[in-house]
Amino acid sequence: MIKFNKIDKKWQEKWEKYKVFKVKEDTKKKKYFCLEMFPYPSSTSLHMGHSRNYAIGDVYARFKRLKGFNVLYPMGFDAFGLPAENAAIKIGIHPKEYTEKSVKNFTNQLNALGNSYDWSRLVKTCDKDYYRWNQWLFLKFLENGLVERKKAPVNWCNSCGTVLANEQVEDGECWRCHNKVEVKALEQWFLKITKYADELLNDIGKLKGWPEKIRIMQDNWIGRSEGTLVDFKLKDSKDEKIQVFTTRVDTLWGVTFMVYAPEHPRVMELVKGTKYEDKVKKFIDKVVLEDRYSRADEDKEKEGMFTGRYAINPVNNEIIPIYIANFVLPDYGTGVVMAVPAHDQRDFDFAKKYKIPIKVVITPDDYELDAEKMIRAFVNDGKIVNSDEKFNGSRNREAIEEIVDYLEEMGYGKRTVQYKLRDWLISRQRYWGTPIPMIKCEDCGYVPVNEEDLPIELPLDVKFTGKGNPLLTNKSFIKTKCPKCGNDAERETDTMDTFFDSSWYFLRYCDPKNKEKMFDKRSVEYWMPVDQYIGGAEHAVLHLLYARFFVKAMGDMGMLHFDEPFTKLFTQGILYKDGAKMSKSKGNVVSQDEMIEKYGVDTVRIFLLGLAHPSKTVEWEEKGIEASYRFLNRVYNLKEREKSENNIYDKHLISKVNKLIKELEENIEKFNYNIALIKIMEFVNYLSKVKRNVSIEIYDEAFKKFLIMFSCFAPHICEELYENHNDGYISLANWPKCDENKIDLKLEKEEDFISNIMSDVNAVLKLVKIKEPKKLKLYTADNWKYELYEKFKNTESRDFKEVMEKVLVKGHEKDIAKLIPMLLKKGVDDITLDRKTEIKLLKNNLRDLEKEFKLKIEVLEEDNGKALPFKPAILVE
RNA sequence: GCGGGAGUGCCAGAGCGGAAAAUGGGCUAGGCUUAGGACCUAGUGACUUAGUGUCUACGCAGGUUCAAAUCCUGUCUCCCGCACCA
Repeated sequence: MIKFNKIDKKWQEKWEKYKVFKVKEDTKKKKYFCLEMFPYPSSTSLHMGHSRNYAIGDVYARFKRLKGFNVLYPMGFDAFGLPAENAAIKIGIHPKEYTEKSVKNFTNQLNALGNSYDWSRLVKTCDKDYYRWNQWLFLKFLENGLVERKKAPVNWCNSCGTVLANEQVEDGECWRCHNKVEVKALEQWFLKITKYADELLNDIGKLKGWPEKIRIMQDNWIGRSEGTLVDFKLKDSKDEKIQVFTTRVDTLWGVTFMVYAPEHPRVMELVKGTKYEDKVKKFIDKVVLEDRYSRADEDKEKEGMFTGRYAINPVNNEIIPIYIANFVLPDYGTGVVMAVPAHDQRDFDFAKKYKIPIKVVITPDDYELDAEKMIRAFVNDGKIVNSDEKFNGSRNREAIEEIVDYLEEMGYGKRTVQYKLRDWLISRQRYWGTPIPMIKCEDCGYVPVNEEDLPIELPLDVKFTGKGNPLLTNKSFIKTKCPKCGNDAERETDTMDTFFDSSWYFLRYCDPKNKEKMFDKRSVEYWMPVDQYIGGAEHAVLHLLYARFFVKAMGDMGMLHFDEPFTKLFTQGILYKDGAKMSKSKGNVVSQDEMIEKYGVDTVRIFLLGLAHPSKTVEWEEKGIEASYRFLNRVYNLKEREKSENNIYDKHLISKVNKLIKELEENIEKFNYNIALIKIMEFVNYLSKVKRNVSIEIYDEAFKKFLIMFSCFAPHICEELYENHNDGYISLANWPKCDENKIDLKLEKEEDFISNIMSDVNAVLKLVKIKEPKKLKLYTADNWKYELYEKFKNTESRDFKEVMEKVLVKGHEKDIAKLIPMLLKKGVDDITLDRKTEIKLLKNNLRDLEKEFKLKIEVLEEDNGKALPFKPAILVE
């Protein structure tokens, strides 16, 4: 067995030294942008899960390169983020240092994978040359009305005096001091992604190259629903109104109470000065502050309380009590709902608990609903009852439109569209991120930094105490002048969510070193959009939605010429071990380094890609890697040409190669790498089998073509084997052309046929071993089908007749093979067949059998003076 | 609850309307080898045998078809997203 490590190194060094994968715009060539989601660098070792992901992309990039595309395949690092900052707090290492180390570590490991990245285009989001464009873009968004400042809740740890990210909250407690986390409202920066809600939703239809699943997830995430805003009057007030959102106006007459989300700003106003004030306040504290983390739990008991106030239903003037309750979301709809206990399960549960009346307004066709006896809400469709005369008796679904028309006419409400999508909160009260380029002036309010002053560099001199935002510890950073009035002012210390960084990094790859601009428009026009994006499904909504939003917003600002960033998306499956996702925190990782050292990179790549379809979740099993290793050894040994004895398999081999080209093209294109590898293995098995029976030129040609194709999967070994016979890199070779005319299906079928004969002969010989020797003969000739048919069409045996019918009608050659032993059994001794080449096989095979069964088998080659076809016979005595 | 996907041999995993079912692995037997590894050959659903003979299979139950693992309906189990969205 050969150790491949030396070969791996040799080629990785060459690729790097001669910049083999460096690309530039070339209008003469068709471009292909193949992109993997860039990683967050960490100091740990890559594990096999990572290796699999990156191998998936590399195979694709290599494939497209061989196919003649100008392939942009870059790599970079999503280098800002919380873990670096946590490390600073925990072990006292500066985030910059931590990140640099991690980047170096990841770079080495990615290189060890042999991926064909154009490293000259490396992008790191923590470089000021990168994040200055975050800031610049932020200002552009601001100019275009896409930035907004408003209050939003944050996780707050009182003892640390700091804001916590969701990841820093463990079971509702602070990750450091384990104090109960509270919720606090802070003024923060938002991007108005909701402006694009409709466009983002509609254009999902354009994403034909995306997995259905991801598209559905985005669809649900945006969550458009059409409904109606209905105005209820607030009792005991001067014309104050309460607006609710509903999709079920057909149940409007069944409303028996109303519910506010506890944290709704208006709640306190409602109870102000009443005896309910204190109780309500307490309840709000309990629900909002303590239960924030269990609020999403559906099984949670519905809790609420009466506010002492009432509302008036506009359609029937009924007076209904107003409650607050934990099941109403403050940020969906208007934060208030009209409750129809008879026809909504949540409302029903709540009404039962607090003894609120239930009023049936929709009834099923086949029985009467009795509000007293109901044990759950009736949520199906039916007939309207107990409502306005105009609508009683109508089908509820069909009546909705009319009811809305009626409400609009009467001025009680209006049609509206709601989205679940929220504006994007980009403020982070953290250090390791892009400073938001705003200045707070006492007189002028928030003022944007002047463009010329960019970048606002993140200062390195800060203290990591774990309390508050570290940026607050650098006074000289904070202190500045107002760009508007020139007075003393303070810088914003919030930094940007790192999803901001990753929402446009693919654009920077097109022109990564540009100092003047975010990117050169022509470069982006050449390379974008990304043709194939590859990454994890966990980014289905956030990253993938934000990136789409950025592209649309930038397009509207005239910066881009396309409106969707990723034409095709591939989401890879997860690698499991011991039933859990491979991850450091679970302690079930298999290190990449270790495996590469033991078997070589190509082995690792082949093994990981051959396991199953790349989109599937698979369980890691080390056993199989040995097989991949053996396989590569076999490939390696194919370079030793043996003296060719004859060339009877030339035609076959040519046919096989062409078939392989076609199969690989189809399968790699569709990411069916596992199938492609199987085809490759079959071919290798075949090649080693017929090696001695093909002419050298044909063999070399076939092997070369094979190597080029196989280099997608095993680039190092293929480079090495290619080097002996060719100039240049196999990585830059041309994918062989498939000559369909050379694919000879008949030859293929014949091969099946031969192998069948062989097993038949085996079977016969087995029989012969036990029984008395019998004299048998097998002849070959060209028109076997008809000869056989002619010979047996008049026999009495039904078996023969049936099979022969089939043969002539459907051409099942296999049946002929099946026939032979039967014929032999019946004492037939001259069967004519049409192959010449199989004789070799038969001969070889028979030698073994001869030995095995101690039989004397003779193969007669009757030459007849002519060369071929000859008429051999098997003689078993 | 909603949405998506999957259930095939000892295992992983192909096939997705026409013969037990690719390819690996594992296992069995034989060859090669000082031995081990590697490599080569054959076998591997069950029952049998003189036999290419019989039976049974693609979660379970029905249906369409000359023909179904493959299409349809119902059902069970598992995985993965989202989730009190009015």
